[in-house]
Amino acid sequence: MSLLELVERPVLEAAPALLGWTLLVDGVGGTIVEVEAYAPDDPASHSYRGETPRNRAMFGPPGRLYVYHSYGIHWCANVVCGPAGVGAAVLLRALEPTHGLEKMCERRRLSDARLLCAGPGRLTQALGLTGDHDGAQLDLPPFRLYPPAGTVEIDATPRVGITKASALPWRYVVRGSRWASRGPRRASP
DNA sequence: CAGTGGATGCTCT
DNA sequence: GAGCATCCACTGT
Repeated sequence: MSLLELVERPVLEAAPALLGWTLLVDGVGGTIVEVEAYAPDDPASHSYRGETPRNRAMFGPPGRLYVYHSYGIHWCANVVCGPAGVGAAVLLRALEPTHGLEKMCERRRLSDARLLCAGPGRLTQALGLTGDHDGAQLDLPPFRLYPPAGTVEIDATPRVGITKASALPWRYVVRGSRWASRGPRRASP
């Protein structure tokens, strides 16, 4: 299945299916190991109260990025998913770094690979993603996406850092991954 | 290791 | 003016 076919599916199906894909930005990145789904009629979603200038990309075509500025400091990146036009998206929370480690260490001013992409703010910093990428299409340069090599085992847990609808198990993690961010009910090392 | 609090600025009410 | 899909440094065991 192509990326575009995948993300056109309803977000609760698309989100776990994104695990195991390898995301590169200008050749730098890694394998997606942790995501969160933000669904239609989801009080925790930025789209919950309708379209605004900030969340406009969420209501556009699936397969694009929705990037927003968080806590005045960090960028967070989402993949817009289906059904089209309803404001559904998947927050990218962690990657296993595989390509361009040196570049990512330089951007993060960090040598510990474990923490390069373990968290939504860290991930965007390592990949060089900013508001300039809001609305960008993931099937065009500088992006490259490669499907998983094999079967991916997945754990579903509550989402991190939200106050509304915090019990819904819409955070998906590759089982046993040491590259996921810390968070509720993280799989034991 | 766990828990706490500050940084920092945009978005929407 | 309040709230925020975070990160890091620092504290105390």
